[in-house]
Amino acid sequence: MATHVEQEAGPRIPLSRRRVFQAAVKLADANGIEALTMRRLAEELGAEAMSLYHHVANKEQVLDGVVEVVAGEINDAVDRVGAEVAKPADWKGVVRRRILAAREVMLRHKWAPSVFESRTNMNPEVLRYHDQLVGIMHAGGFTYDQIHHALHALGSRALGFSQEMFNPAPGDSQPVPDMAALAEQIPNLVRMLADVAHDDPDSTLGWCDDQTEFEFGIDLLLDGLDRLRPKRR
Amino acid sequence: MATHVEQEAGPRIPLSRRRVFQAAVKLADANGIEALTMRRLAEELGAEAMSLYHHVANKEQVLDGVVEVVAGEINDAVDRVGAEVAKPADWKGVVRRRILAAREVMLRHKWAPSVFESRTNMNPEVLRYHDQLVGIMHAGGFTYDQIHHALHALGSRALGFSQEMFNPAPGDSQPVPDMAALAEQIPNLVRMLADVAHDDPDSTLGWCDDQTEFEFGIDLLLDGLDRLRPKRR
DNA sequence: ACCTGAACACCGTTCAAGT
DNA sequence: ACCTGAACACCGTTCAAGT
Repeated sequence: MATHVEQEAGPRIPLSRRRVFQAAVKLADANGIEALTMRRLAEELGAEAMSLYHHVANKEQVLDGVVEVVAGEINDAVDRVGAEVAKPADWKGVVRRRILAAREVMLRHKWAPSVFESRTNMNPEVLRYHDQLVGIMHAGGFTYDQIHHALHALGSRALGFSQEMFNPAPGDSQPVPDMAALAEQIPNLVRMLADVAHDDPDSTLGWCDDQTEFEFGIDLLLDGLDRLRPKRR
Repeated sequence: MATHVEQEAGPRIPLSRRRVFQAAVKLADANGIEALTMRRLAEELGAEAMSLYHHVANKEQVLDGVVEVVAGEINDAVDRVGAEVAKPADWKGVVRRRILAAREVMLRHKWAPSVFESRTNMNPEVLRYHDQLVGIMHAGGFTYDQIHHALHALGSRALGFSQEMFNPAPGDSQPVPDMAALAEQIPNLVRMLADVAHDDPDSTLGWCDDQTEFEFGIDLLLDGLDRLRPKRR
């Protein structure tokens, strides 16, 4: 299960900020974000924990770097989607495809959303992503004021993720709920879930942030925004 | 600056889960969530860290309890708003007022959103809040299936908060950006912010999750949902 | 210039012992 | 039954020293 990369025989590659950040992403991918400690990160790189401090000031900068790497992947992915808005009405399709492309990157780094949300400073790659979003919406005919509101309204969904309020962690087994007692305390939720389960037998009580729900959410927002868009007549 | 409550002369009140949770909220309110450690929490209660483990299994349970206390306050606040839907079309106003009431509670506990999002298990008080939301929307004429989608789409906004992607922390001073260099790399964002600043000179580069943006976001969602609502004819 | 060993000040948590 | 002191296994980080 260990992801420790065995030291190759050849001359050892010197550390660098970039190598530190990439190793951090790899470590989080393999063992989860809680495994990303300075000591384990150094081990992964075949160095001592204290050596990292020659390349980053502290752990916060490692997390900043991790966001930069992932946001960089997102920018690569959306670059492949493109940003051309042939006619204003096309804005929505372009934005939608880009957001879903960003989401695919996020799904490869399931720990990333919590790290993105923990950052309080601006990240150049994240800014670049939003800059293009602004450009696309402006080509769609929105005023900058509307775009500003739109970015707030989309929030993290613009980057392809939405923190779910009920999201049982992969590992922890919830105690099996006593349905009779639940029905008394949260009758409406129980009715709703019974109904949803009836329509879709595969869905579970611990409902997940699945693709359908994510798309429903962005469409609700994008459609709502489209209605506000000043249309040339 | 210390919030340590001096020991009263009288007989000391025994610890209890409830007292532990309430002290935890008080500690986070006063000194931020990073100050909430088992050792400092015990100190606040005039006990040793290890005494806490007679009432909670671990720190995770303390955080669960903290969410329960805050969600309890939210439930008290929305109870004062009420839940009556006189006619179906009223659903939106009722939900809107309840969400804004929840938001007021959250603003009193600015550290709370991150704790809410860190919980992976269901919390009885949070469930009770959502249960009533389901009831109100059903009275508004929505199908349970639609309500299910709606809860996903609202996400944390239902509870009165939205994690902002750009949210400079109160303490950390961002380096002053070099406007000329920025204009080259993120021209659209720079234009947008110049425009927004022109319309509203009080707004700053580090834009905050202010009331206007929050209301814009929920109205976009609630209006969008209202359009999907099956209307009796 | 780049790396490291030992140490420091903190965590959450366990354990055996106190009343 | 309830609380505690000492200890353990971890953190992030500092410092003085090595090459």
